[in-house]
Amino acid sequence: MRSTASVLHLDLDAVFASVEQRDKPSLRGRPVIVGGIGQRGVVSTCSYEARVHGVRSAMRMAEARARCPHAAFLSGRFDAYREASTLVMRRLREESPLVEPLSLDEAYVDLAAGSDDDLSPDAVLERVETLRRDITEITEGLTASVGVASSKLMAKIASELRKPDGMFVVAPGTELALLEPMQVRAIPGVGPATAERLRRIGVGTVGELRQRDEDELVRLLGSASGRSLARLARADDDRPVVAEREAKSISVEDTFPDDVTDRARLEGVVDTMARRVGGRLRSAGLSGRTVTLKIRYHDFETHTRSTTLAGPTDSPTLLAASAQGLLAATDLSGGLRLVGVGVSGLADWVQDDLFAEPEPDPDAGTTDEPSTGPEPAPRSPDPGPVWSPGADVHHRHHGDGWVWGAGLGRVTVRFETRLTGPGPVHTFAAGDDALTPGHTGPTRPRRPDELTAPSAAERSSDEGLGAGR
DNA sequence: TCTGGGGTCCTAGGACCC
DNA sequence: TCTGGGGTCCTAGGACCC
Repeated sequence: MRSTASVLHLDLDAVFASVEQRDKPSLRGRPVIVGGIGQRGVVSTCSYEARVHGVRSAMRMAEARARCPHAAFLSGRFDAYREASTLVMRRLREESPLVEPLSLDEAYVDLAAGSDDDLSPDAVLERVETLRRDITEITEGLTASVGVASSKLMAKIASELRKPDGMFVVAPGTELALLEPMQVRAIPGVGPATAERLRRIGVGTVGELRQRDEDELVRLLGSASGRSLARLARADDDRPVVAEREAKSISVEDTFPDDVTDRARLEGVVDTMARRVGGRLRSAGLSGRTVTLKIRYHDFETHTRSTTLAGPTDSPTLLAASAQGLLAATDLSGGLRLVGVGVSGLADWVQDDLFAEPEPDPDAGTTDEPSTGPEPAPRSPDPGPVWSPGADVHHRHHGDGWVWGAGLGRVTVRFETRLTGPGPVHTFAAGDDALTPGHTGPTRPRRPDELTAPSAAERSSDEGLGAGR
C-alpha cells in the first residue's frame, strides 16, 4: 500500500451494450442484452435499462427473455468492442506508461510510474475528470467508471462503488474505514464458494474477516487464498501494476445446441478446434507443449484430459492429432454438451527444427488445410522424416536424438524414418503401448520391442532428453 | 429453460530425481 | 534394509474473473 492515491482502475460501463446503443440510435434508452442467442446462451452484458429488470451477466438467456421480453437481444460484434477498447487503452497510456489491461473493458494504471506528476488528491481528481471526458469523446459516447487509491484492491473497489459513469478517489488512510462494513464478496477473488465457507464460520463482512487470524483462514481456504485474504481484509495490498503479461494458455470451446453422441462428428469438431488453436498460436508467434481436451457431459459434469509433448509446437496437425488421441480415450455415453481444445505451456519461440513445415496431412481431404500428402524425402545429406499415409506419430532427428511427436490412443501407429546421411531406410510399426506421447530418445528409432523395454544403460543415457516418460 | 467462452491461479497426488 | 525429505514435472479439478 502506498502513501499516495496513485493506482487507477478504470472500467468501461457495460461496453458491449453501450457500443450497440451508440451505433444504433434506436436502441438508446432501451434495454439491450448482448450474449448467446441460442437455446443454451447466457447474457454477456446488458445495458443499465435491462439491469433495472433484474437481468445480469451470466444469467441464462431464457431467463433474461422472461424478465425483459421487450429488450433488444444481440449476439455481439466483437470487432467493434475491441476497437473501442483499443482507443481507451491508448488514451490510458498517455496517462502513464504503466498500464495493465485486465480485459477489453478494464485496466489498471500506475499514475506514479516514471513521472513526477502532482499526486495530491485535488490534482488526481482533476486528472481523472479530464480522462473520463476524453474517453467519452474519443469513443463517441462510452462512459467509464474510475477508482483511484493507494492499491489495486482499493482502486477496484472504488470504481465499483461509483458505477456507472462515476469516479472515486480514496484518500490514503481511509481504506480500512471504507472496507470494514462491506460484504466479503466485495473483495475481488471472493466468489460464492469462498463466501459460503466464510459464512459458515460466522464471517460476513470485511470487518469480521479482519478479526480472524491468518492461520484460521489458511486452514479454511488453503495457503494462498488464506494468506492473501488475511492481508486484503486489512487493506494490505502491494501488488504492482504490471504492463506486459504473457499469455499462459489459448483455448477454444463450444457448447452444442443439443448433446452430441456421434463420435465421428466430435472428431470433426475437435480437429477443427485444434487447428484453430494452432492458427492462433501461430499468429501470436507462440508454441505450446500441453494439449488439453475439455468435455462436458449432458449432466454438466466436466472433465479435462491433457498430454504434454516433448517440445513446444504450433503445428495445427500435431495439435489436432494430440487432441484426437485424447478424445479416443474418452467415454461419450450419455452425450456431450461441450467440447474444447486448449494449449498451455506456452513458449514464445517455435521449435521449427523439430516440427518444420510443410507437414503431411494425415486427414487429407477432410480438413481445411491444404494437403500435400507425404513427400518422399531425399536420400541425403539429411533426408528428414518420411511419413506414411495415415501416420499418427511423427518424429524428427534433433541434435543427437530423435523426438517423437505423439503416440496416440489405441490406434496402431505406423511410421518410417531414415537415419541421417546415407544408410538404410528403417520402417517400423507400433501399437500404442510402444510409444508414449512426446517420447524422446537420444538414439536411433527403435523397434517396438526395444521401445517398450529400453535397457538400463539406455535409460540412463536417455536422461538428458527425458526418454520414455 | 437448467447453467457461455476465454482466461488466470491454486491445490493435490503421483512419478521421479537427488 | 522397511524407510527421508526436498524439488520438479505432470495431470486433473476447482474457484474465480470479465
